[in-house]
Amino acid sequence: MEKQDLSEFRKDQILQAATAVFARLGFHKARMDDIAQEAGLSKGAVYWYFKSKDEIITTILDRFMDRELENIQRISQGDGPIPVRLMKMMKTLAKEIEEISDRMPIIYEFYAIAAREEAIRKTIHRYFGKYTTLLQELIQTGIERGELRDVPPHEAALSLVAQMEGCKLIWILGVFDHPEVDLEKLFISSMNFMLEGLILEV
Amino acid sequence: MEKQDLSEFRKDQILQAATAVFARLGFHKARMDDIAQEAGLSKGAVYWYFKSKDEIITTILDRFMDRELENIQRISQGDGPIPVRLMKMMKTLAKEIEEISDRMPIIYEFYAIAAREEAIRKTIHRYFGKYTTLLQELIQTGIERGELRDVPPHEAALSLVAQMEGCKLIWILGVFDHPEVDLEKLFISSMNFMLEGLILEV
Amino acid sequence: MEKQDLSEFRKDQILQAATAVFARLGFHKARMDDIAQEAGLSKGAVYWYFKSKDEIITTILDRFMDRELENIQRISQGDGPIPVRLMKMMKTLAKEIEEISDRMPIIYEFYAIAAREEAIRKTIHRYFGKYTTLLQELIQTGIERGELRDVPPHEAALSLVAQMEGCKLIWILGVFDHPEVDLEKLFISSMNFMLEGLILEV
Amino acid sequence: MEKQDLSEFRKDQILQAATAVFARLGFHKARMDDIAQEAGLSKGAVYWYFKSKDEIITTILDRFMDRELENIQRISQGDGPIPVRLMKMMKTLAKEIEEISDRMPIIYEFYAIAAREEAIRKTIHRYFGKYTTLLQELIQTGIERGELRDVPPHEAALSLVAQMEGCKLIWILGVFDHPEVDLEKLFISSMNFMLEGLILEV
DNA sequence: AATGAATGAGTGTTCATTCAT
DNA sequence: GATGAATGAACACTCATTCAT
Repeated sequence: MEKQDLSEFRKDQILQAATAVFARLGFHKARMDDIAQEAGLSKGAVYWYFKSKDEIITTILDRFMDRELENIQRISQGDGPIPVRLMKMMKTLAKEIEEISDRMPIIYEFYAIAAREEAIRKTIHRYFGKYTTLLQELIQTGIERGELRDVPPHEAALSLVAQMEGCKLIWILGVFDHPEVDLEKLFISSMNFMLEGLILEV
Repeated sequence: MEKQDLSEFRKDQILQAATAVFARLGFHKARMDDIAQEAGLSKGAVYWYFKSKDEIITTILDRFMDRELENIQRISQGDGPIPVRLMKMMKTLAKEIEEISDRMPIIYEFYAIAAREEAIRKTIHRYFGKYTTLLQELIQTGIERGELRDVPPHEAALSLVAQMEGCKLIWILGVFDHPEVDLEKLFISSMNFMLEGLILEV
Repeated sequence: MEKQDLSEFRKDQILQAATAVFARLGFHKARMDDIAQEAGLSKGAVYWYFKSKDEIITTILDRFMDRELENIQRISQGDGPIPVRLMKMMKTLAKEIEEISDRMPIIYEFYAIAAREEAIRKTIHRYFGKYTTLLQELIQTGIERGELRDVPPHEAALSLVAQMEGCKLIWILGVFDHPEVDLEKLFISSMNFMLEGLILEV
Repeated sequence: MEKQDLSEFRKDQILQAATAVFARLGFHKARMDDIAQEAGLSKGAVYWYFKSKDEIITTILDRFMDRELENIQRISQGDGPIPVRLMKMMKTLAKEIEEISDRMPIIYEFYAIAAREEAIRKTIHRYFGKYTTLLQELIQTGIERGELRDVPPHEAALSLVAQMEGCKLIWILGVFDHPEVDLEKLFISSMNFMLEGLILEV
């Protein structure tokens, strides 16, 4: 393996191990020793590739957010009517999130830290910003195409982002005790309500 | 002051101080000394009233959730049409949340811990459970009164809870850079979308 | 009750409680709270009668040693032949020690501290000094009466003291696993050996 | 130095330092910092080799007892008449004990703890058990050879153990104020009395 | 590159002691 | 006399980080 490749390989190895340990123990209780052990490396090796525990955490967040954005970008492509595309997005997203469900809880550690850590906050803002912009464009298109009502696109996008974040939250917390409710159903029904409204049409 | 009263007073004093310190520094970085100092007491006094840092954290969550539930219960009372009442709820809730905005970030610490701590998780589940039930009843009523479409009440309630949690989340994270968007607007517009739908009526 | 009497009563009450707690937990692990609780008093009350934990410890040792010396003095009285009186002493002593067996282990805490604490050491020296003197006198008498060989009385006394202390030690430590061996037997057989010697008389 | 060797070397280094500190200050007053400093290491290094203060204490006792037993075993070898060999033992033992006199007081800390700590008690029992057995065998041999009276060997062994423990105790406590009395004299004269008896032969 | 021994600052918790009531 | 709330010094132990090899 090339030098560069090995370095990248090791970093991934460590990041993956760290993510697993963080998910299991939380940022604070997870020791560098735990991470090293999980990665099958020595503590010194971990420090060879990352300056500090914080750098590992920051890097995990960065990569996580990058991946999420790529996912959304990818699955928001398409050419059907906007409402249909939004519904499709929900389905795909749900599947992808469910696949990494065991690593999801650490996202709330990031949110918790965000209030105090500029770097973390920046990354999160960037993520939500792009996320919102993307949805806003979809909505704008939908309005222009006459597929959606003439709503303020930014507000609508924010509401959609909020809706999805909320769904993820209560799903991860395992809030609902109806086992038949999985994340996809939650996403779908939520999007349905958003699209069609609850109020009786007169 | 009576013995009992003093004890309650001190506990409140400590809890309030701890909440402030936790919001500022996070659970981990907050030292018992910080809490004691913020409360104007000695560390020993803090330990006279609470067995451990964990007990303080747990108690804060318990009381916080109790208060939130009381709030929601209170402001969900009323007798206008359900959609109107829901909109009113949003306004009142937004105001109340904005008042305690500085203490809100710690809620994500709780969510982060919930994955690992049974006790924390239980409290959070109880909170969301009651919250959902309450909204579900409102929706049920709305349907019966012919004010809302005939949607599955539980699913609708979950979506509403998710919507509101999501709004709180992105608001606390300071996600949107449009300063004119406050929590109330976010709540209101989200509820509007939920109620009326995005899709063009044919 | 008279003022003076109450004070003495309380002191005894505390000392007794402290002794029990110390025997159970050791000097260090025993907290003033434990002592107070065992005495059925408040911590403040304990401090009303004793300046400090150390004073309690010191006082316990003082009284313990006084009592032991009184015992020995009393049971060394008599008028039979010295060997007989020594054997009788062993029996009585054994009985008395067995009665307070649960409180005996703390004596080794005292011995352990003695190396570092002048006050404790003094008390212990005084105790052993009187103890030795008393035995020395008995032995002297025995020699003069022609009941014992013409041995150096001081050395013999020291050996007897050592013998008895050693018996107490291995008995308290529960060293021997022959359950039929109680302290009395140990004392008796030891004294027998001392008196008659192991070596075959030619 | 090999890895294994360094580890053993460090452990010895720490144990030796700890023993010195414990002898000076007692188990409780001795801080881990003191031990680290005495060993010329950092506190972290001490914890690298020992899990806890307790483990250090336990290990010290184990090694101490092992060494004592080896000593006794070694010096009980020989082929003269048993009484002579016993006297020789006393002399050698006295010399060896006097060499480590500064570390002896901690033995009473162990005895004090033994009442409460299973592990400590076990080690002490094992020590006294082997000690007694060894003496018992000597005595048995002595009886068979016609060098000692026909006494119950186990009882006699216990008495001898008690005698020696008692001598050590009063010597360590510095009980006697006759400076000409050293441990050897005490051992010798005690053994003499045991062997020859105090009572006048008729 | 990688190891793991070594460092030492940091902190939750305990508890003897004090003191207002 | 007695209470128990309050104090604060003390300490065992942890763990991120460093560095010699």
